[in-house]
Amino acid sequence: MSSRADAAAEKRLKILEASIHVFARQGFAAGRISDIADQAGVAHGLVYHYFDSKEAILDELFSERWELLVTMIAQTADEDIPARDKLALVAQFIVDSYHYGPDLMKVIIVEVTRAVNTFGKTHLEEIREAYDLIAEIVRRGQKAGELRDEIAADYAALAFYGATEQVLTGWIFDLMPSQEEDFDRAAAFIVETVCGGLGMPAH
Amino acid sequence: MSSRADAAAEKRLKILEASIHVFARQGFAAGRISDIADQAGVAHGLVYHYFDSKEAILDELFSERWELLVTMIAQTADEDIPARDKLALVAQFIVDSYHYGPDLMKVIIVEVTRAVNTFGKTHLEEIREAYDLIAEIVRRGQKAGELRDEIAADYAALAFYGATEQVLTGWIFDLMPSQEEDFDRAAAFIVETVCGGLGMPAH
Amino acid sequence: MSSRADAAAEKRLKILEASIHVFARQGFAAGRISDIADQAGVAHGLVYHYFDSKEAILDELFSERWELLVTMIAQTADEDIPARDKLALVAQFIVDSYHYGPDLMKVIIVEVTRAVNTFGKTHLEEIREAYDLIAEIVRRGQKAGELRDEIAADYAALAFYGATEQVLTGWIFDLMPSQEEDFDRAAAFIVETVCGGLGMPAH
Amino acid sequence: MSSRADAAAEKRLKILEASIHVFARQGFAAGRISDIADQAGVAHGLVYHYFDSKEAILDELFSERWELLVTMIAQTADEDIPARDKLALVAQFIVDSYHYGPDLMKVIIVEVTRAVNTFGKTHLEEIREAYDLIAEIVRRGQKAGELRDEIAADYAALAFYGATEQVLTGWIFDLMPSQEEDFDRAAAFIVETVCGGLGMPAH
DNA sequence: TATGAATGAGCGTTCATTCAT
DNA sequence: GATGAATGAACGCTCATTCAT
Repeated sequence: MSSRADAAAEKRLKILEASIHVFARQGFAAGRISDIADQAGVAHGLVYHYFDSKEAILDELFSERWELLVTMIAQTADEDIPARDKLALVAQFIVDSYHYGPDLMKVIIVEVTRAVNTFGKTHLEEIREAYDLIAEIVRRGQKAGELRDEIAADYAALAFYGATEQVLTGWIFDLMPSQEEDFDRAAAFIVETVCGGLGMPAH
Repeated sequence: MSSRADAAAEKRLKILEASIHVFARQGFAAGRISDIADQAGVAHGLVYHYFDSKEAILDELFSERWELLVTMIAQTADEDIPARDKLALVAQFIVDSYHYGPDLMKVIIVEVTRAVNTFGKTHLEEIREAYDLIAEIVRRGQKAGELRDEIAADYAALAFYGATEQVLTGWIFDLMPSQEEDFDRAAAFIVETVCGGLGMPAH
Repeated sequence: MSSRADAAAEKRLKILEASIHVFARQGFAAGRISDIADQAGVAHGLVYHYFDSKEAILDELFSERWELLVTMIAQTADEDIPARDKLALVAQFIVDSYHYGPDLMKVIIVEVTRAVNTFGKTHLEEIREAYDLIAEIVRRGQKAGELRDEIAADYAALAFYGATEQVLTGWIFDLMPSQEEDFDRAAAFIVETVCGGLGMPAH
Repeated sequence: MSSRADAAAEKRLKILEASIHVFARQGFAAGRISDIADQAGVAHGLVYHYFDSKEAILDELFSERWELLVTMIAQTADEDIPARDKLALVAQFIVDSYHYGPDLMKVIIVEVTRAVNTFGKTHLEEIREAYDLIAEIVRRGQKAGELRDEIAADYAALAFYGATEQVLTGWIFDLMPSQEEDFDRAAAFIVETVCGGLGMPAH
């Protein structure tokens, strides 16, 4: 009984994976449903059995992953560690997300996070939530006296997230080397760059 | 004699301005040539009298503006002022660019700078040039002992540019307030955030 | 099982037949895809399900038919009959082709065989093959002493084919009557005209 | 006074010559008015000062030349020489026409004489006139006992003209060599081929 | 579930022609 | 006469989506 259900779920997953690949390589606009179906090894009609539309696939791709990020940031924010360590964990999480699944992160960044006229608009609340949680980390760090409060927390959050995403963009555009060692150093660099400035200057 | 040439050049400009408006509001993909023509008050055929294709319009829009940025960064890099001031000038220039022409900057950021599968690829070298020049500013600052050299200059440049662009994105997405005062503070915040970390920590 | 495949193949044929009709009546350039679709009773999108482009339809129309002609000439060339009879068979085949499917032959002659700047160029090798085979028939006839060898075989082939095609053109242009009896006499006239000259003059 | 008129006439001629070149190389459909204007070294608007339309140019190109041919055939028909010599003169005239102006003859053959759906239809009467005159030559030859009358004169005319035009087509398609010597032999071959058959067989 | 034939809205682009200067 | 900016009809092609089987 469940073998059929399993087989079905498997196909659904295959379509999702194929979509990641196709959207990463061709972009959402140029990626055809038939490309996805080919890549997944199914008839293109079947895609519509599992998803309502091409957009719905991207929606699911984004939301599923982004929720992980939001959850992770929320949990990290609540931990009892210095703000700087929290940001380091967030940066590392994002870098790792790219490291272990560059195509999906590419799709999320290129097709959603920055697509103000299309999907960004749809997922604005989810995106905002992540920014807000990062700002919350900053705010708590400021309240705890760990971070300077001259800088508005929301600007700081934007800067932190922007710096991180731009490093990923550097890899995506192949403007920056992306060897193992680069993934290892990246998060540290980002935090060092941003937090050095956010951290209280020693006298 | 020149009245006809002037009138022609004027129409060309109108088309360019209409394109900025249309691409900013609808995005490049959804922005129709007929929308541009309507907005410019000309027949759609005229668009093809002045431009080879829809892509060529975006290309020109981007390149013309980006060249200004690159030139500005190059000149700034050569000035005899502290690295931190140089970065402040660059950030301010970008913020001002958005302030005085948000639609064009929106188009550049959303449709080119981050569009790895489409126009970003085409303009990669121009984009890289800007990053390289920023990295050069950082490198000179490090050599002069103004900036810490624990952080690789190219990462720092990426972080700086990313932070700046993300603030613009915040405005574009309407996630951040964009009153006069916000434009005034933004560049200072960005530099304060990023350079605090790059600057030598005081003992 | 095959009912669906059959229905599909049937539609494909309908499109092909509609194309013959449309191209014959309006010409290739003026024949619209939508005309073909209308004529075939399908949506115009379906045409692109079966064919890559408007050109591809004409290509298939031509090649399929022309191959029959080439095969026929080749077989005839190898038969053990007088050269004059071979040419008579070829002329008759061409005349019959027109008789039983004037639209397709019209398309082939008007849009391909004589279209040096467009399709003729594409199908030059196929066209040349037919001429060469006719020349081969002449050459063998000359070698066998059946035909005079004062006339170069390739000129003779060209003249023979040209005379034949021109008769078809006369019908196409409605410059010549095309009743049943005319189809019956045509091939004989052509061969009589051309071969009288090629045949050894009696002393 | 007439210098201005001369200059104007000169431009008109340049446009006509440019049209021959452009239509020969690109075909009528693909040959743009702007190509013609460029080639002639004038603004494309000027073309419409001298001609009503693109079609009108081709019309004039064809009619002017074709009239020469018709006049020549008519005169030849009336001469007091054997029918075979008349046909030889006609064939030679056509071959020479190509020899000394291949582009114009290419345009006439490819774009008019064989274009049943477009210009051929327009110039049908002119075309028919030429065929009729050739048929008249044959008819007189038959009446004079010089040519066999088993073959209907109109078929013979078509065959003769078709054979001749096909040789030109062979040159146009570059299927046949077109050196000086080939032009010298061609007409003789054609007449030898066709008239051998039309001429009374020797006993 | 699964297939792929069928649909049709939608848009970029071309280019002959016009006409103000 | 001459220019070339301006117009707009026209059409090939793409592809997301539907649905009969």
